[in-house]
Amino acid sequence: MAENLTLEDIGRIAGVSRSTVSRVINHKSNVNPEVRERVLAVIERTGYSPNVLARSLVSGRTGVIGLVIPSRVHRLFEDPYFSRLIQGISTASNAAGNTLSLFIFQNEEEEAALYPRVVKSGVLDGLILTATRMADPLLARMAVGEIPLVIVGRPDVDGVSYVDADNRGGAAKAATHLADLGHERIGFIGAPVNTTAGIDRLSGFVEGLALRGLVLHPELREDGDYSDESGYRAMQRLIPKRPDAVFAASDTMAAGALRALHEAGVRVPEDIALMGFDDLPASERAVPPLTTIRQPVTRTGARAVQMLNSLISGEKERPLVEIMPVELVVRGSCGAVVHALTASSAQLKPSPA
Amino acid sequence: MAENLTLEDIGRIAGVSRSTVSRVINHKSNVNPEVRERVLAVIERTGYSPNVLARSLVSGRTGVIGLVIPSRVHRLFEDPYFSRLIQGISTASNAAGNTLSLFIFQNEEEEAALYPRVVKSGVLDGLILTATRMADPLLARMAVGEIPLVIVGRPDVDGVSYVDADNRGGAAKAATHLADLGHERIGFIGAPVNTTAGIDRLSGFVEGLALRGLVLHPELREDGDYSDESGYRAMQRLIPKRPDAVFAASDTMAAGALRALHEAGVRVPEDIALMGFDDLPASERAVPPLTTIRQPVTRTGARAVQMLNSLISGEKERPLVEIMPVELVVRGSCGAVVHALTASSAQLKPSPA
DNA sequence: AACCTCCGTGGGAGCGCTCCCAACACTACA
DNA sequence: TGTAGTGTTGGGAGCGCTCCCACGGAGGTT
Repeated sequence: MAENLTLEDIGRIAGVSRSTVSRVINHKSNVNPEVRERVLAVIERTGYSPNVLARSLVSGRTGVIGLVIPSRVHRLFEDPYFSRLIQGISTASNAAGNTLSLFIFQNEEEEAALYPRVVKSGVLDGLILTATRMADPLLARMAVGEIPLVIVGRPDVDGVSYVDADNRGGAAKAATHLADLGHERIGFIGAPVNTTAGIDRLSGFVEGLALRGLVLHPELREDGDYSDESGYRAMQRLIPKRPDAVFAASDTMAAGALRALHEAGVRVPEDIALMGFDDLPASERAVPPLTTIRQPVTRTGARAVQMLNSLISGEKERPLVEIMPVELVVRGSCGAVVHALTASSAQLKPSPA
Repeated sequence: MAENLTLEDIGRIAGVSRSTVSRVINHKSNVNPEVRERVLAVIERTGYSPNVLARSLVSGRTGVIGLVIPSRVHRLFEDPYFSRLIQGISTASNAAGNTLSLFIFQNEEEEAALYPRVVKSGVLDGLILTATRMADPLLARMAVGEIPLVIVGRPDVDGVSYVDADNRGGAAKAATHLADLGHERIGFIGAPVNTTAGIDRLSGFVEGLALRGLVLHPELREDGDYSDESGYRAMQRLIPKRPDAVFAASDTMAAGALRALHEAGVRVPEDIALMGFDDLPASERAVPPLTTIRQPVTRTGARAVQMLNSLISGEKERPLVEIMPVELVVRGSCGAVVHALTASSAQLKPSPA
């Protein structure tokens, strides 16, 4: 019912001025408690809520943050990673009182249009950018500093704030885990090396192997593009080379690899061990359940929002950097003994110990 | 470099007034072509772009539309359906010049906060609501008509605009397809009946069976909640009842069902036929590839945006309704003969025909 | 030559808010 | 009694834009 009430209207009804109502709404201290109550009552009764636009026009803040997903992701969108990231960022935005605007682009023109349309026009307080690639023109365009910016995933330039998972550390964990299980011919299905995540997971993996005195044989290295299909094909090429273990740099690629293994009649983990990276929900349900490196996607998104807000409020100087810890999740696909009790196996016979 | 230019500034530089610059920007006709060129040149040179906030304040339009995903989805978010829907809506928004704001809620309080914070405050031109349930309080709150509204999925109340997939027709197609393949004991893994999609897929399925003189035996009906896990458990309960075919009301549940079948050593399609609904990307890669009903998720999202915009501009009277057609996609999981050649089976021996 | 019309243009008003300063009442101290 | 504080309040200005009305000059008509 209450259609277009203004501060002035509320003031008139409550018998005070526009200014006083404004003070009440913005929790300023210098208002007579009695008057405050009266105004609050009127606001409650009328269902008034302030016009955000007008407020933003004068304050210069809109409370809106943008999440940009570049065009190159659009094929990869089936990767649940992005669903989870979006969810984490959305939740954190709500909690922080921000409104989240989503920019998913189909092509470079749309990316180019973003800048004048929303960045320069003043609707956004800040921007979160994901899935940037090396020498990303989008990143170059955004990083000129007119607007606070946080990247999810390590960018290839300096001076920009970012949150990233510990890709190197995680890949190293995968390598040492596999090596400690006694594997020696360990293969690798990599992520694109025009992304820093691809580079970091490769170099971390090689470092991990080196810690155990192993090397990555060039013939055992295949590169994928994060897709299920690319993991499938990479594994098909790997099978004739007879690796005794394979680390796929993403769970989605590991799922494809598993498919190739099944089709070829190669048993997992008896004939070959398989590991992934990400810990997607589906990986737990794979047959056999996938051993993987879990990265805290939701928390990463939340952290990005926090960083962005501290940049916006100016309480922190840029650039901010944070590396989120990852964790080894041992399941059935690499043959390690698992002591966990799953829900369905809860009523086991007492152990022989 | 050009920081906070205003219309006034551009006017001063170009030697005209604020008003004239405004006319140029808004493509009004009554401007001297020569002057127009001069102004355009200044705008180009300075990199000016209008302050959207100020414009919205007076015009009453922001160009922002909201997409609301209620809290009950939050566990189901791994269902790629939502990724694709979001993508479709985002793409259509970009094309239409809208900015998309995303509201993913974790609980009812967040849902309740939406209304005063963004709907009443005037930032949104319109709203798209997904995954509503029966007697949804969120829908009730939004449908009071203060703001244009489009629902994705048939709502259980009248007078609201919506786009929906042809759930009844699709489920009926699944039933007749299975029946025409000679199956008679056809089981059903349903979606929640507190959603209209759940109801429509059930009733459509029953109707389809009836067309072939079959009925859905109560013992062959199990209900799931769209999750992989629920499909898995439903199928476990179904196996002892020995159906010769099962239709799962979503591909995600079908994937769970397939897992249960594999574990139980029941062969698909030799021992049992299985069908899904949605046609997710992963369904094509399932073993065996899943026969399913494809719904045009991306196009549905795009249509929702179009409908919303015609509601916003007032060119259409509400309520608008559109049912998107669905299509039977025959793959390997139901034993129908498939004549398609996949990439890997391209070099087959000539068929014995 | 006086009149009207029309086009292109400039500037006032106002969208709903916040910020700032002045005004007011009232108390406290000299 | 005068002066300086203190707490509370009201109203002007202005954020950058669009809308509307008025104004001046060119062109046409009587």
